[in-house]
Order: sequence, then structure tokens, then C-alpha cells
Amino acid sequence: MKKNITIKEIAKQAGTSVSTVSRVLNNNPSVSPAKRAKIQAIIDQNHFQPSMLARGMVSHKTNTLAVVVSDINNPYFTDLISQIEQNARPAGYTLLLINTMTAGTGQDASDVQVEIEAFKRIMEAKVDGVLILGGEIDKEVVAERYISALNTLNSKAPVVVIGQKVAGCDALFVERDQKRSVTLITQHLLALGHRQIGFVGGEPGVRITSQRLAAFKATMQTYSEIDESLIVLNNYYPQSGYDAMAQILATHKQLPEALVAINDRVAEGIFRCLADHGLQAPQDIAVGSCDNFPYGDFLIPRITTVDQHNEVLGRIALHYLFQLIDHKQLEQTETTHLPELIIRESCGAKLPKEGKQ
Amino acid sequence: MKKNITIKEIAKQAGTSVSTVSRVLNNNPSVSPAKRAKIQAIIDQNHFQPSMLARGMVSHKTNTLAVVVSDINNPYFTDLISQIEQNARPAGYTLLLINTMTAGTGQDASDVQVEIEAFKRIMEAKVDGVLILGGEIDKEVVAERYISALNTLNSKAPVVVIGQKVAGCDALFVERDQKRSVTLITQHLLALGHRQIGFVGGEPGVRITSQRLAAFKATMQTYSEIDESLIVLNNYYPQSGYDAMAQILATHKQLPEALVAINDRVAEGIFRCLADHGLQAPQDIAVGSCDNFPYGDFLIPRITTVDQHNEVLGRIALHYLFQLIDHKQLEQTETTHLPELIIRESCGAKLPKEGKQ
DNA sequence: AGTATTTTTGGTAACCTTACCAAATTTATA
DNA sequence: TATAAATTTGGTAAGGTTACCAAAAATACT
Repeated sequence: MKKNITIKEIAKQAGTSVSTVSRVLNNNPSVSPAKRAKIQAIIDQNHFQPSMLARGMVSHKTNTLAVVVSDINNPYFTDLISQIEQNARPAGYTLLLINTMTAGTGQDASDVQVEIEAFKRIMEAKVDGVLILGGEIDKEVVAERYISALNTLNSKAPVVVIGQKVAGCDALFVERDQKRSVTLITQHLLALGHRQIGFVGGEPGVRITSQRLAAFKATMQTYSEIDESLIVLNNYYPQSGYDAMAQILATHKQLPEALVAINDRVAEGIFRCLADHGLQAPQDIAVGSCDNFPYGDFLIPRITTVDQHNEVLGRIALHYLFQLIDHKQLEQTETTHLPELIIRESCGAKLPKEGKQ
Repeated sequence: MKKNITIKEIAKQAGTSVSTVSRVLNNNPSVSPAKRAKIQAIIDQNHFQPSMLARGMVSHKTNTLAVVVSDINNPYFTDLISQIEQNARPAGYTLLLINTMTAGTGQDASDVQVEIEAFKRIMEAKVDGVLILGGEIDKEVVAERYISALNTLNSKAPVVVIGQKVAGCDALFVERDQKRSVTLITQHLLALGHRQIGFVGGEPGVRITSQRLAAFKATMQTYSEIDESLIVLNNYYPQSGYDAMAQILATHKQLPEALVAINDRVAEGIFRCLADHGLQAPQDIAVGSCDNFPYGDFLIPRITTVDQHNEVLGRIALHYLFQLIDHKQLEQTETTHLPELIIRESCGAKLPKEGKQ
């Protein structure tokens, strides 16, 4: 195996000491211009890159952040990840991706345990900080294990979670305003005159589902009776929306006036099911949703949903994480009321374009 | 700062030497069962994790793979990434994500240079191998720079690219069969009796576009004249498909019989544009595509496309990469003829369900 | 029992860099 | 010119682990 070129070798070639080469590498000002130039030339000429490993050993920094995401196939998360990456890169950080696939895949406890072991190993070993993106901390049983895992760590790598606060968990939480999100879309449907409104998607017993459903019910209560037969949970994928819609069609003589989908992917499944029955939103039923995933403007119909402002969320989370990493005093950032209603077609507020069949 | 617990500390507590603790950590058989149990107990009790950094220093391994992807928001890539992750994890590898965003975003050369510097630094420093997923090596100018970057590396980290072979590039390529993909979908449309077929999407001057377009033309040539006015390039996003379709509608009195979209996202844009004009595939025009991204079965219409079998692609790429990392003789894997036609609705081969409006 | 063999254990160099302190050199000041 | 101060350079420990060789202990063999 070809021997790696080291700082020692560079020093030898430049006829100087490793200390001085190290200073050039770290832009330490106390190097004479002439020597600096000479050394830099030799560095360039050899395409020398200092070993991150050795650097990390002495500085206790790896310039790597772990990003834990429950489902990398969810466009909502990839959007968030790319926001995070855009902010992390300029700060000199690289992202270590951990895809746990714990969201609504019906994993059993032992699978989860394996995940967590891997997660711990990674966190311990080679990252300066950890960013957890929702999901995997939702399912109660999983959350519990993650919390205990977090708390047993020797690692001082700080953890920031974008998601719902979990009691007893020693991490900083950047909470998405689930209540406001669902309230916004529900109010929108109510304002359009709908009263018989259902809620579709999400996994029973999972916190994000409970929270969104609770917000839905709370908003509805003042205006209308809640029809429990129009609340159909399942999971977060398009198929879930499809099946729920099919179930509602099969069990109800008449379509409800409106539906709130737990997210855009579920709504996509609803649209597909409606189409299979010759129906469409918003003409036959109004459908609103949450998350504003990247394809909302291309769905048929274009989806009316609630944007969570991922770019802000990502920036805030990283801001906190950097402060924690640098052991700075945590200063507050503006977090309030991010969710914003995006009105497109699927609720009928804006009429579909003329010329439609 | 709390001092990190080390192997030395464990050895002290166990009343043994660091060597023996290290042996326990690495499942070295030459440790007596009694001592092993005792040491393991102390390890568990202290939640001790050996430092990856120190390990890496001496073993020259980081158990980390860099995954370079041009656009993490592309569901096709995330699908591929999750396939890769599923295969890498059991082998003990973690993925370092590098999102270059060089696909069709019109970056200028200096941006690219920044990317490449970051890319080099990461590759050099802390990964055992590199996996490049298409895209970023497509654009000629980018490819050139990447190649020279790759070739100047001191790092012996092997590189495997899932994408088109680039001359002079010192990496192993797992090629997707672009020709066959496009040929399959084009032949399908031809077999359905269509002759006036257009090609939409992709970025001019980019290799994947050229290759797919060439395959389209080659397949068409035997059966039909090629109408250049029905070839509208742009990029790889839904908006691109939307705009292209709008352009075709604006410049042609009559709709063409069929369209081949460069990928499913572009097709999604086409569908949306058609809907805005009261039109739909396949009734008014047949639309076929490539890539089989994860939502194809929920689009309206369900898209007929070509699957690239990412799970196989990911497995093969990783298989090669592992062999290279372990300095094993490279043994061939089956790679042939992965692309497979997925017939759904958008070409009209399978009639849409009854009961549609 | 005494020796040869095998199994188990311990000590230490090496991996590559930075931090820190001391030494050498240059520049400024009396 | 001699001395003080500032700048630049060099030497070496430390960081946490594994690899390797030597030593010790346990076991087998004559």
C-alpha cells in the first residue's frame, strides 16, 4: 500500500519543521511570507490534504454532523435536508446521513434496537453534533428508547431535534407548530362553508398524528359535530390516503364535504382514489393538507396545504446546534408562527381555470 | 470539559492491560472467557465506545462511505440512496452525504470549483470509498473538473460511479442502460401505433440527455420521420415538462400522438399542463417516461415508465466498492438488461378503469 | 517432574496532527 | 553597540487506538 503523504514529508521537502507546515495549513499568521509561499507551493504540488482523523484526535472536532431522518424517501424531509446542507456547508460541516426508516413501517422492537445501537455508535464516535428530523422520535416506544440511548451517551455531542418535544429527553427541540398548521387548513375549509369534514392519514398512537388530530378536532368543535366515521388513520404514505378514501366511499352513501389529509403524500393518494371513481377535488369534495412538499403545484388538483417553512426551521436548528457545539450561551431565535396557508386549488377557494372539461 | 472515557480507563478498572481490552473490543479469540466477561461488563457499565478517530488513525479505516448526489430532492436518487444505505449498514458502513446540486441548476464554473474543493477534501480525509450517483458528472464541464480532481487525489479511496462512463476517469462505472430504457418506452409507444412522437425534458449538452435523446431517435428512425419541433429540452424538473408541453400546445395546431418524457418528474409537469388545457393522457396524447420514481402509481394518469431496478444497481455498486476497498480481485456481477417497462395508464396500453368521466 | 507447546497477557511503537513552550532570529530602542 | 522586544521557527508531548513482539501462564507430552 502506497504510503500516505504526511505533514512530515512536506516539512522535509520544504526543509522546515512540521510545526511551521502546520501553521501554514491553519493560516496561523506567524509565518514569514517567503516561507509560507514556499511551503504552500510544496503542499499544492503534492496535493497534500491533512488527515482529518489526526486533526480530530487532537482538536476533538470532526466537522461532521449526523442527520437522523426517519424516511429519506419523504420529499418533505429531503427538502429539509437540503436546507440544512446549504447552511452546514459554508460553516465547514459535512452531513452524515442516518436513515432510520422507523416511521410507520411497523418495525418490531428488536429492529428498533438495532437501529439505536447503530445510532449510538455513530453519535459517539465521529460527529460534533446531531440533528434529528421528526418522525423516528414520534412512536412512543421508539421515543423512549431513543431518549434512554441519548441519555447514556458519553458523547458530549449536542442534539437538536426538529419535532415534538419529548419529556425527559436531554436535547434541544425546535418544534414545528403542528397545532397551527392543522388549525389553518381546517379553518380554511370551515371558512369556505364546509361543516362535514373528515381527517385522513397518520398512524394511530403516534404523537404527530395525535397532535394534528387533536388540533383538527379542537378547531372543528366550535362549528360542527365531529363525525368519527370520517376519521380514518393508517400511516403517512400515498397508499394510506388511497385506502382511506376508498373506505369512506365504500361506507358512505354520500361524499363528505371536505377532508383534511395529514400530509401531501396522503392527499396525493386521496386524489388518485377520487379519480378512480370519476371524482375530483374540489368539485366533488374539498381536500386540504399539511407540509407543502415540493410537488404540490403539479398535483391534479394543485394542492392547498400549509407550508412549514423548512428553510427557516433548518436554519434555526443549525443555529442552535452551532451554538451548542461552540459552548456558547444559547440565544433565542425567532421561531413563532411559521406555518403558512398555501391556497391552491384542492379546497376550491380559488376557482379552477376556465376551459376545463 | 468532561474527560472522555478511554480504553486505558477501562483497562485500569478491569485490572488488565489495554491490549486485552482492545482484543475484547475486536472479538479477538485469544482472551480467556472469564476475563472477557469481566471486561465486557465494565465496558457496558461505562457505556464505553472506542474512538473512531483513533481507530481510523491506526487501521486506516473510517467505515464511512461518501455518497455524492447531484440533487437530493430527486425522488429517484433518494430511492437509490435508501437502497444503498440498506446494503451499507449491515456491512458496517455509514454514509456521508454530499449534495452537489449541480444538475440543471445553471451553476457557474466558480461554484462548481467550490464544490469540487469540498468534495476533494471530504474524499481525501475521512472516507473509505466514494459512490457517485449520476448527475453531477454529466455536464461536460463539470465532469472534466471532477475527473481531474479524482485523478489528483492522494487518497486511495476507491470511487464507483453509477452513471455514464467518462473517458479518462480513474473510477469504476456501473452504467445504467440508458439506451435500453428509452428504447423500451419508445418501442412501446410505437407498438401502440403511434408515429408522431415527441421527446421532452433534459438539459441540452448534458450526456444523459444526449444519450437518451439519441436512443429515442435511433428507435424512431426505422418507423417514422422525426419531427424536430416536438423535441423540447430544458432540464429535469416538473416545471420543465410543464413549459415544454405549453410550448408544444402553443406552436402546434394539433397535439402530437405521443411524448417521451426524459423522466417521471418531467412527465408530471406534462400531465399538469395537459390538465390545465382540459386534456389528459392517454386519451388525448400518450405519454411515456423513464426512471419509475416512487409516486408513479399515484399520478393522474398512472405513469407508464421504465424501471431501472435501483435495488440491483445499488447492490452492484456497493459490491464493487467493497471489493475495491478490501483490495480483492474484482469479480464480475450480473449487470445486464436491468431496465424494465412498467405499463400503467399513461400510454393507453392498459385501458383506464371503467366509470371514469 | 521436566520440557515442549499452546494459550493468554502485557508493553510499546506507530498512526498524523496540533498545542505549547523554548529557542533562534529579526527588528526596534536606548 | 548593546539590550530589549517582537517575530519566526523548532522540538516534543498528547490524543486513543491497534499491531506486533515478548513475556507469562496454562496445558500437553515424554
